[in-house]
Amino acid sequence: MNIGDTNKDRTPTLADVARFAGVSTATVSRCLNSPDRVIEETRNKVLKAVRELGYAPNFNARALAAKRTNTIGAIIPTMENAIFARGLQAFQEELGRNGTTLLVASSSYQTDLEEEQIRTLVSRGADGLLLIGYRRDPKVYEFLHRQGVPVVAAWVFDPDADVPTVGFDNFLAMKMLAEKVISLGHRRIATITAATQGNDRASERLRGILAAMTEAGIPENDLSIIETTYGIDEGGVALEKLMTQQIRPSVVMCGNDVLAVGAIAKAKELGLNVPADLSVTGFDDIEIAKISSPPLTTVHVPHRRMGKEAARALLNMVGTTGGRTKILLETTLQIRESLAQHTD
Amino acid sequence: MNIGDTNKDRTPTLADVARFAGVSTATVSRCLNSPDRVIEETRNKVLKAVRELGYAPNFNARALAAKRTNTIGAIIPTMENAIFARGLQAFQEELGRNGTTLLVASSSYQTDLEEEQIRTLVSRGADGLLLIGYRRDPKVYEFLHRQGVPVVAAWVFDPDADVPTVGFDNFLAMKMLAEKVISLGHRRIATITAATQGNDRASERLRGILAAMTEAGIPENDLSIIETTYGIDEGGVALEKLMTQQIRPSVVMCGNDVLAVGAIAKAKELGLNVPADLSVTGFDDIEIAKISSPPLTTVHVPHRRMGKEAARALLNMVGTTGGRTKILLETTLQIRESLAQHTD
DNA sequence: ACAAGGAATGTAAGCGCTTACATTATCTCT
DNA sequence: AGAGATAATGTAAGCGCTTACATTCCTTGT
Repeated sequence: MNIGDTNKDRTPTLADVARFAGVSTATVSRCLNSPDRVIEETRNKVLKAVRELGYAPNFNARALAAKRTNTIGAIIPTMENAIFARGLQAFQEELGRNGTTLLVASSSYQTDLEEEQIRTLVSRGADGLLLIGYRRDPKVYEFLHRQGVPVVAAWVFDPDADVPTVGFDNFLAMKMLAEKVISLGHRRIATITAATQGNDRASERLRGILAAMTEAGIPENDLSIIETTYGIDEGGVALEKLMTQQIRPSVVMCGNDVLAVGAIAKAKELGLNVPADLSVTGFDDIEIAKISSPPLTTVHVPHRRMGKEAARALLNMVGTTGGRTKILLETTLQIRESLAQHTD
Repeated sequence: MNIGDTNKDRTPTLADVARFAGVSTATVSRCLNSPDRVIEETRNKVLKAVRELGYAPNFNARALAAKRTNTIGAIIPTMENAIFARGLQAFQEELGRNGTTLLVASSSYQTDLEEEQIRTLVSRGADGLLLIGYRRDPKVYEFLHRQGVPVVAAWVFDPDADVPTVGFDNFLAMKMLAEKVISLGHRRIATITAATQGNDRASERLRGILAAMTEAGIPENDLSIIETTYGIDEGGVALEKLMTQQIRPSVVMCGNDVLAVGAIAKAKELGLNVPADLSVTGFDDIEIAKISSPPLTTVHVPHRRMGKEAARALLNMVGTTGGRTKILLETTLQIRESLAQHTD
């Protein structure tokens, strides 16, 4: 297999197409990338050759030569549930409209894994990166900056951040919900949250609850906190733990809808009536919030808009130095039946 | 910016590392790819240079030179719901164990988009591809074969397929469920399914229902069929349509759990008692099946095992010609409360 | 009819890496 | 101690593409 394989069976290259069409490789390249810089007759000849040979350009070679991939990477904490799905979908759609491809990786909420993914995406030549949340090792941003890869942090809003953020105020959003909860007479509050370590969304939300409590004169220590990984089952397990404590909460505020739905399911399993015996709240307002029974009181996040704005911001930054876009989106309380007045 | 920029500011390359460490580029490359082929002293020198310079290899250049990316692509119909999440997670984990990266794309259940994604993934240099379902334009498989990219079709089992399949018998699984349904006295059956056009999983499942009906002496025409896209809301809309028909079904068999959960929610909204007034079944047994109220009777699919086996099959095939693995996994009936005896 | 200018195409130098092959250093055995 | 084998490293030829620059071809104006 050395002499006979002049041309046979190998997947066709740009050069093959050029030879077949009787033009130079430069012309073929131009046909594919800026068709208007080539006269129609030639173009047809080339396109015919492309078809005939079943030619497919080698992306890696192209990226190497052009130093641009038209690809943007996104690293989300998880694909296992729908929290990021809608936002990412919108993100992708907006990129698509600009001829840019999306590369997704998921970090399983692990900092080190995320850093690895960042390196991977960068070395794959991503023209830009979407990250969830802002707080992370400054070295990460340094690295990205050195590599000249623009970043947008989404799902958070931070006017002081070094990179553009597109998101909402997690602290305020949760605080508003907590105020509502407290105004309904609840005093024994518990929360089920994702690990707050290295997760600014989670920790900001937690802060929101505490702030509302403080303002209402409820000691911060009264808040029972359970940290757990995201997941329906995990929400159930956490709730069970909460309900075996000395002082049982009258309301459980969950860090997201997935945990909340799990908590409700478990509560019912334990013979509790939601919301008569126990109120439950969520965060995000994803689809399951509506179909949960009882339907979930939660914070509505404009996922689609966030995804779209993030894409725009990123697209603007490609090839640019820096960029200071900060976009603050509004969240709204979505009151449904899982939260009720508390009466002792 | 022409004379001064000998070295400044550019992101470091292999050659920079080599120069810095005082060795050849080949040695640096070997340090990174097969460390044992290089003596420790040299290796340390090189690794130090790598660290010092903050060197990150250029993936595209590597792929171009090595003709191998250690990357496997997967194209799933949707990321919007959890149907594929668990399987894909397991797939990814197994790949990870082999130092292979996963690239995911989603086709939104559109054939043409899927074909585009296949081309993209191939031209990105994927060493192999995971596809959902087997039935598609033969040209696709021809293309893949010509490019020398191995494929595995998952979520289906087809002993006659030209490519390895790792999955279960959609027909039989649904037929068993339908038999159970019929044995409970149901005669007026309806189904909410994904578009069967170009979707072998959906059409096989539909065939399963019809086969069970025929065997039980129920005319096939009695089956009300609604095709819709996957989604909770869509399931609800479909159910509403079903319940305004002349003859109302006593059971709605849904093509998957997402549709089923949506149907249940809508049924309750319409004042129907599930399962007393209407039974509902799903398919997949994903998390929401359990927490639905009432909990969903469905077909349990061993998603994790499927993902893992698919990864193994694919890994085995990389660099090989063909491969004939066929793996049939068992599904089981997961009986819960959304399905009840029918009494007129 | 011819020069000037622009449009279309060609030439060839990389992009940053891997790897076959050549070279040099090191070890083993008699 | 020296030959021969083996290990470590170096040299340099690509991988398949893009693009600056050179060349050729066609307009257009006078």
